[in-house]
Amino acid sequence: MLPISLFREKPEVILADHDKRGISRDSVYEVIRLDGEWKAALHEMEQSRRQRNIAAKGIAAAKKSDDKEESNRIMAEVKNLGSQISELDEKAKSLANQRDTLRMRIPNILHDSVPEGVDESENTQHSMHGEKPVFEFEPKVHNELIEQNKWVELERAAKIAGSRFFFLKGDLARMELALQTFAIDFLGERGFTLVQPPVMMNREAYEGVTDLNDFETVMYGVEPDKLYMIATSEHPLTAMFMDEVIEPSLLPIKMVGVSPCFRREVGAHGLSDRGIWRVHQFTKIEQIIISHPDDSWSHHEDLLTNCTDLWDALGLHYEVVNICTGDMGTVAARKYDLEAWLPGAKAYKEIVSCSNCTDYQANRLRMRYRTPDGNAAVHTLNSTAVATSRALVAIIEQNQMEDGRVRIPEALQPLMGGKKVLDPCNF
RNA sequence: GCGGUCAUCGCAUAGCCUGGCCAUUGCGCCGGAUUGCUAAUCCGGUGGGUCUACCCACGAGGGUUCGAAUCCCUCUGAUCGCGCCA
Repeated sequence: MLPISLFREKPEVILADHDKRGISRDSVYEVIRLDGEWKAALHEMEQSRRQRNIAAKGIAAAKKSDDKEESNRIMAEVKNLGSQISELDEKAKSLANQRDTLRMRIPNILHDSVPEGVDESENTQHSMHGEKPVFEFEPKVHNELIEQNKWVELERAAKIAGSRFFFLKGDLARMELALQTFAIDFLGERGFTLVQPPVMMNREAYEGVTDLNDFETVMYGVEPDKLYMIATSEHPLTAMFMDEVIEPSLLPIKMVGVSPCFRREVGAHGLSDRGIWRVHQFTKIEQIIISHPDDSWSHHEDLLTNCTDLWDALGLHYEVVNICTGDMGTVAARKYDLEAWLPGAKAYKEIVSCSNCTDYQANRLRMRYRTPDGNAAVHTLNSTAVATSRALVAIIEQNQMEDGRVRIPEALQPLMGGKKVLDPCNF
């Protein structure tokens, strides 16, 4: 959420951002209009309250000097001031509410470096890593490989839970755990503290971290408790500091989160989404930084470096893309994606998303740090380290052998008892 | 689940019983002054708002009242005891 002061003092910044994104300016003007009306209503109410306070003091003084007449006179005078105040208060609250409901939907201000573009086809390449693997046979797509090796059970999972859920079995399940350990250790060495979060959150905290449309399309609601299953550990780890004033000496706070992630994936269909590429539940290791505003852009680069170093260590070929204005979501000010080469699918596809959300989430969550001139919003950053289901897909497609078995990346071998190749599952 | 106690926006606290002027004090932090050697002492600041005045804020939301941190109700969270489970 953008601070209301920005609408009052520099609306041109927001308007220019809307133009860059190619979205209508109307709601910005509407927020400004509602804010003006709210100010007027608030002022009116404050005047009534002031009258009441003066009267109350008069009564107190009169009672002290035992002047019954005077106190009764004032009491009669302000008898219905109370109902007037609550009316005006309700009006002001309703206006503030309308203003902020609208303001919650206004996206973050993009960083100047974000390339202009209409949709994901206009994202620009940032860098290319590793070498495209060459095969002396026709490489298979991952859903063929997992089926042939019996590493994944989609139909049995559908029977007990629904489509897009899966059982992970045998060596592939073991490699999933190795990936988790590898990523956690890797980031631990770079100063990130491991945190395991709750996997459900209440509505208020959740509204602080996500695009509001996600409540319809992404999150599972848990009834009757009015909770939501987390779509990523970014959400609980960021919201963790809701309503807090953080001592500047504690910044930056660097965490590596590990959790299952739950996504409804409403409207997602298609041949390219078969297998375990797009599923309702997967495990993700996530980097989170809560930072001083002055440092967030350098931390953003650090997060990307951590990702590229980690994925380089796994020996995979991928590219980094710079997300353009039209493809950026509501919350991030700047975003890099890592897209791994899938030789079976013959495409680069998203495996990592690395964002600087600046003060957008912090404003919603009232997460501040202490400064000499009062409290100011912190910046929040997040980046995937490894989403295991997608990492597995990239690994098995890039490391597949002619017989359908898969070489284990060297970095993971020590975590799998020295094993070098994933063997098929026996049932 | 049941019952008791509690909740003061950096942390910790007073005020509540018995409603009324200014929400107290300590620590921490920031700024300044002064003396000077790993620091001490003194002064000021340190919740929010259309920020000298004024209004709001004592977990959240309601109620009583001319007036609520204070009295009443509901909710949330913490904590202790009992129950239940491991």
